[in-house]
Amino acid sequence: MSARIEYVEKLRKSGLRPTKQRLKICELLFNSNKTFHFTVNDLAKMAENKENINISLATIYNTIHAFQKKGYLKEIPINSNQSYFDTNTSNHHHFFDEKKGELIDLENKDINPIKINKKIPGKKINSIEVLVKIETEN
Amino acid sequence: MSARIEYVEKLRKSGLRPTKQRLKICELLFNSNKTFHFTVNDLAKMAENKENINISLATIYNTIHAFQKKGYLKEIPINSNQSYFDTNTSNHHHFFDEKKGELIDLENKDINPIKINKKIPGKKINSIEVLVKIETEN
DNA sequence: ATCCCTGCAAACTGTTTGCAAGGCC
DNA sequence: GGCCTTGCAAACAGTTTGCAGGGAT
Repeated sequence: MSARIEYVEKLRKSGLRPTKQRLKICELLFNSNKTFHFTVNDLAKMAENKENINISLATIYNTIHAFQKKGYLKEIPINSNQSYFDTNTSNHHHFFDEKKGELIDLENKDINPIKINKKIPGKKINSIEVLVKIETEN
Repeated sequence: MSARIEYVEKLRKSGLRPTKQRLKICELLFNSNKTFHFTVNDLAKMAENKENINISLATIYNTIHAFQKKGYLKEIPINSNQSYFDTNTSNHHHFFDEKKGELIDLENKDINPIKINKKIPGKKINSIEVLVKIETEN
C-alpha cells in the first residue's frame, strides 16, 4: 500500500511526468503487496471500472512499455495472441493454463537449478525462461 | 530426401488429400535430413521462390495447422509477434536471439533434467518448455 | 513557454474466416 | 458427382503510430 506521493517520486525519478493517467496505472498495478499477471486488456478494464478517469489504450500501452523499460514490470514470454505482464519482477517462472489463459507463479525454490551445457559461440545468455503448460485434470 | 510418393502416403494416412500445394509444402519442410525452424512468412517466401505454383497464405496456414495437429510440426512457444514452427518434433528446447529472430535447438542432452517441486491442485503438466534468450557478445 | 503526454482514429501485422471456383477420389 | 481444398478478399485482434489539443514544469 503505497501512497500517491510515492508514485509521484517513482515516476519523477524515472524521468516520467506524474500525470493523472500514470498515477492511476501505478495504483492499479502496485497498490497491493501481492504481485499479479495481466494483459493490456485486463488493465484497460480495471481502469474503466475505477470511476474517475478513462485512460485510452494508446496511453496504457505507452505507460506499460515505459514501466517495463524501467524494470517495474516484466513481460512474460508466452506465445499467446496477447502479451502478458507481471508485476513480480524477480527471477521466477510460470505455469500456464492455455485453455483458461491463466498464469501461476513458479518460484525459483520450486524448481531445480537449470544448467545449460552448451555454449553458442559469440552469444551470451540473457535469460532462461521456463514455461510449464498445464491443464485441468480429467 | 523422401520421394514424392512418400508424401502422398503420409498425407493419405493422415486423411489429408495429397494436393499440389500440400505436396509442395511437404517438400519444402521435409526434403532435408536437417530439421529447421520457420515462420509462416518464411514458408510463404520459400514457396514463392520455387518456380512452379503459388500457394496462398490461407492455404499455408491451413496446411501448417493440419500438420501440427498430426504431429508433423511443433509450434515453438516464443512471445514474438509471429508464430515459429519446428520440423523437429522431438522433445527439446531452444535458444532464441531476439534481435535476430533466430532460433537454435537446445537438445535434451545439453540441459539437466528439470524437476518441478510444486503441484497445482487439479492440474496436470502437459509440457515444460525452456527458452534461453541470448544475444551477441559485445 | 516549453516540451511531454494524452486521446482519438487510422494504420499495421499476423492470423482467421466466408464463400465461390477448382481438384481429388 | 460429392466432398474436400484452394484462393482471394474481407474481417479480425492486438498493437503501434500521427497528430492536434492539453497538461506538467
